[in-house]
Amino acid sequence: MTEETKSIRQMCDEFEVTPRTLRFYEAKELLFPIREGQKRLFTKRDAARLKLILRGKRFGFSLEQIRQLLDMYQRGPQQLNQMTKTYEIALERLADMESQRDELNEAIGELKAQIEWGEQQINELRANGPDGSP
Amino acid sequence: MTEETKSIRQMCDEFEVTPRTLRFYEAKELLFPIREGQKRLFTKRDAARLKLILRGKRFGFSLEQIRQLLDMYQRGPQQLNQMTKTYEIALERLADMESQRDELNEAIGELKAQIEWGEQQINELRANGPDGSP
DNA sequence: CGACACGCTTACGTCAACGTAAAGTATCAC
DNA sequence: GTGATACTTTACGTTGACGTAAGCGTGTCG
Repeated sequence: MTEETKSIRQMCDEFEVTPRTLRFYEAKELLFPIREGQKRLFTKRDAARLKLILRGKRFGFSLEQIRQLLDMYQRGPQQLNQMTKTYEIALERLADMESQRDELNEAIGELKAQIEWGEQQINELRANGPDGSP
Repeated sequence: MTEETKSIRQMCDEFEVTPRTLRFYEAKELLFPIREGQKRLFTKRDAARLKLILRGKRFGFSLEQIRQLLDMYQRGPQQLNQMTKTYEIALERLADMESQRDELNEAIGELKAQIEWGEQQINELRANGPDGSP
């Protein structure tokens, strides 16, 4: 029967992370597995959060930033104050991301040029003979 | 007279780095300032390298990777092997950066949606009265 | 019964890229 | 000569995101 929860090992296999990582994320309050005795049981909610965490990491967010973003998703309409604050964080982050993207695009362009130069050099070396004779 | 070398302070001011950073880069063999007694004198070559280092950092290269890339520039046409290897590193890095950019764009879209949702929530909260009455 | 697999906690180790503090030297201004 | 300034070296500290090892509990297979 398809249980509603997963063991730590199942999670690790599914998301390609180590147990240490999952425990670490729990300690950092990114995940909240329930306990059956000692053992952790990860719910679908945990799985969903982990997915977002891993994506966030690929974007270059710190775990702390990710935690804040996750709060935005999860915390129902409770504190207008909290929410507005979090909203602002998200806006800032968005600006960061956009400028980061622009920089990245610029960098990609430069790197491409650089690589082409490298190709030139390599080709010239090849043309002049691999023995190094001019 | 325009000297050919710069003091560590001049370099720091020009590139907005700390002395510690320059000494660190020297220790890592990224820079090779000459010595006048105790003091470091940075040549134009050092300045050029530092510029490339800082750009490399923006690209997300590690210092070690940057060192290898710098070798590509500097080590005249000597080792085709080395060069080809470095070239491959750059290509990989480019692929990384491009996929990162794509993911980033996707994430930006999602985050925007999320933010709009947040605005909705906030507005509803405001409409229902800031005193928390439904 | 013993061995092994799986999980847990506690806690020290690691790596990159510097920061920071302590202590010494050399030069210039007064 | 005495600060003040600018530079040096040596060496330990920091941060983030885990790795890794030690030691213990529980279950289960043969």
